[in-house]
Amino acid sequence: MKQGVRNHLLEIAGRLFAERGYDGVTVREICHKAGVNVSAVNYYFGDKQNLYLEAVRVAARQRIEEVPMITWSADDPPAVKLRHYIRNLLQRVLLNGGADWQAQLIMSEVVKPTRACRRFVQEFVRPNFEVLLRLLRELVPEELSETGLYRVAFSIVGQCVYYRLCKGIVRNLAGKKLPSLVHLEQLAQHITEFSLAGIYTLIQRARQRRRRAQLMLESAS
Amino acid sequence: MKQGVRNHLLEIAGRLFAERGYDGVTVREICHKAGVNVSAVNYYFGDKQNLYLEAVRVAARQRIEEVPMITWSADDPPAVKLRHYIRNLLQRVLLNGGADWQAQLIMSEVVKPTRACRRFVQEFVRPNFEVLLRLLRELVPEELSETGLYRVAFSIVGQCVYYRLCKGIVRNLAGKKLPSLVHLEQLAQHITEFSLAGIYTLIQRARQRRRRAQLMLESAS
DNA sequence: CTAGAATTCAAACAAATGTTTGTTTGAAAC
DNA sequence: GTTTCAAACAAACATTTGTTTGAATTCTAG
Repeated sequence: MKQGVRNHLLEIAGRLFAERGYDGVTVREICHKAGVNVSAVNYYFGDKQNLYLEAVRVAARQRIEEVPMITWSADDPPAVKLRHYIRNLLQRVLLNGGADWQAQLIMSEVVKPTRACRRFVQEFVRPNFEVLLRLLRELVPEELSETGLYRVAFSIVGQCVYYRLCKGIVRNLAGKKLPSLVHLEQLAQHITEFSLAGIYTLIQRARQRRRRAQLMLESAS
Repeated sequence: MKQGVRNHLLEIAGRLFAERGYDGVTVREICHKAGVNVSAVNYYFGDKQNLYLEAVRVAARQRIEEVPMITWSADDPPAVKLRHYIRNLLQRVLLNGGADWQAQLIMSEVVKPTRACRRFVQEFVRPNFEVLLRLLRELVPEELSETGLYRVAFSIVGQCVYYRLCKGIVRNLAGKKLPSLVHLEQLAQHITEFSLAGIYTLIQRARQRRRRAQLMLESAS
């Protein structure tokens, strides 16, 4: 049971794939860096494709294990739930204890899905998104259209994943301010406040529209 | 002056590079699809690397030409300027008349910069970001820290680029709602309202904090 | 201790890939 | 009419790359 090599291979391959993409890495380099023979890839994974797929799987699994989905008590106010959700998402995408490649690899698949693991990634992302939708529905009782709700959800997710997806640009633009900028708690706090404010005004707008429409209707009848 | 071949090569190569990345495309395929001889790449561009770099350059230039930086009159209220800025950014990233590959190619470079055109991309992104910063400073007179300002800026940009970067996921999650979701004007309107609300509450928070701090100071002295 | 399974290894293979070469073509310049 | 030159092409070159093979080595269970 020397699965040590298999795991080591997954780790090294994951790092490299995350850094340079599937085609940017050769089996030879992976094996060399892992200190094993080239044929180890074939022995343990069959071929390169499968090694890649397995690496993504491992990355996702570890990411979920390390930052499990939040479980809130039913009587938490929705606003609190939202803060938890946002911090959770931020943790998953940008707080990675030494294993930066995991989030990176998953994100690469989200941005440009490989045929090999398209379905897998969707099954990884969709549940999280639906939790967010249900949560927002609590915050926004029926005043907002379904489309509006989705836009809000995407606004929130967009703010969070930006720091990961555009890490390079963020680092460059932020300069010395970077460390304080990406401080997890503060960032979560900012995005939550920012988004809650947006949500509340959207509710108000929707209420106004509805009231106005009702007035029109009444005056017409 | 048969620069037709050169341009055609750039167009085809750009499409393919955007779709499958630098290493995912071979010179042979590019030339085959362009209907020219393999050595044309060497003849016109020296090597593959340079062809790629040139393709990115062209993409950026065309993108800028097609959607030039907004010029607003100095006495426009900042909130209006912000809406213009957001619509402009959205147009650049997701409204591309038949040339989807241009925005795609640039975004790939933003997300995972190639050594070849790292500096170039920064010079493409930074000016836009600085326009946004100046604009936000008008909206948020000194109550907000520099770090806070950057966070707001990233929140806005994040919301916009999300629809491009995670296009695949958005399409999948949105389902039939996609067309109405990514309607340019409505989307710009949403992000503007959403962000303005966030900004206003942040200002209030900052004001409250400052007032409280001042009170503490006065009562202490 | 030992037979058999599991693992590792060096070498080799065929296909693919970026690049180069030598030549041809067709029209412009002299 | 001769020379010049950019443009295009087929063929070939030297590597690289994913994969396979078959023997050597290590492990493990009886």
